[in-house]
Amino acid sequence: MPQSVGVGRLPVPGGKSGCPINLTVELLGDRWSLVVLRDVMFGGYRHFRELLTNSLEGIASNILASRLSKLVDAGLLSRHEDPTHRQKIDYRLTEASIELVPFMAHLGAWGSRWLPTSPELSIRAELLAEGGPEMWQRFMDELRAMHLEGRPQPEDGVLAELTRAYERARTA
Amino acid sequence: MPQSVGVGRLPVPGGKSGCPINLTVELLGDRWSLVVLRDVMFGGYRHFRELLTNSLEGIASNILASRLSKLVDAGLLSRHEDPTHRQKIDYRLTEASIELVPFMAHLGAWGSRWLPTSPELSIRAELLAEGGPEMWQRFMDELRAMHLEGRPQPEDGVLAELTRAYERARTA
DNA sequence: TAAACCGGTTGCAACTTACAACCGGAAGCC
DNA sequence: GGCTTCCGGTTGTAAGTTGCAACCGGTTTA
Repeated sequence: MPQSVGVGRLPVPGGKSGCPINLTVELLGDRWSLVVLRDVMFGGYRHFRELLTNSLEGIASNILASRLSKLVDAGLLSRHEDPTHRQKIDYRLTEASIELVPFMAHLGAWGSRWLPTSPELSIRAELLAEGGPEMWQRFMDELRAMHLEGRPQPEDGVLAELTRAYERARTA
Repeated sequence: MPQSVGVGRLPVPGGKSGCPINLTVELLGDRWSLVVLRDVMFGGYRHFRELLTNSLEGIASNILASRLSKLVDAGLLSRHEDPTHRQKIDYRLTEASIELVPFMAHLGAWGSRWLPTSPELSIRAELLAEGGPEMWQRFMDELRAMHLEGRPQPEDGVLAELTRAYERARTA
């Protein structure tokens, strides 16, 4: 067990004020933290190189490294050894970051509604928004199975559905 | 009419990718934008000095000025003359920023759950989270009346309820 | 007519971001 | 064995952003 999360609170430094919005912004309010979490959550990427080379926005390697270690320190990602390669590190979501799913859904829904998004990249956000809290719960349970219990991604799950919709739109 | 929002999309520069999460992060993912919107939305502050001197986190005046003009340019705030003082500027929410309410609710709920928040500052977030989508809609309608139509704050509304709960906790 | 208030601006130091090149160790392949 | 590729990063450097404090000209108030 790499970190004790899921029970108490996250080990973050106390900020400028104890306001929940302010503290969350202090933790996640930068150019890359949420984008990295998005790629782990929706892209299924768990390794450094995977995140680096599949980054749509072209994150730099030093920024990725600093964000990963910050997110690990904060308890939003956990580091695990990968049995296939001694140097490979498996970054997994924690209960705290899995519970960001409804937040990500709203973020995506608002962005799709108000910002000049590209159609193929909006599809997952729109499906997730339409699915509502019931779908978010299913997705969170799926992420718990994959990231907390180490199970493989189910073929008939929410993630597979979102990915298929994205692939369909991308190749069209 | 200072800006045409509520119908189309926001006039923001195209970003590194058309992903809705990325574009939203590019727009709001910094240390202060959401905190300023929070103060306008929940604090009821609409003037520069008011936002500056009541800022819990102590925002600097140059940062506040740059954020306000960025939010106005992006269509998340609108500028209005104040009849009581020729130099006074009334910053109001737009339809786009009012629709951030569910997002703010999740943000606050997540922060209250996972971060070391102070009790009196968490109360509004917790009430808003408990209230659910029905309360968010009522709050958004209230904000529309106040910020889009210029009506006074209702005494029996969501905002008054949240503010009373906060004052009660603060003085306790 | 002096004091307080209005939305900012300016100058400067410290910190953060972005880009590109590079690193030592581990695995795969012949 | 020995070459190549892959692994998670680090380093150097330039450009941009943030934070702080002092200050500004115009407006309203007492």
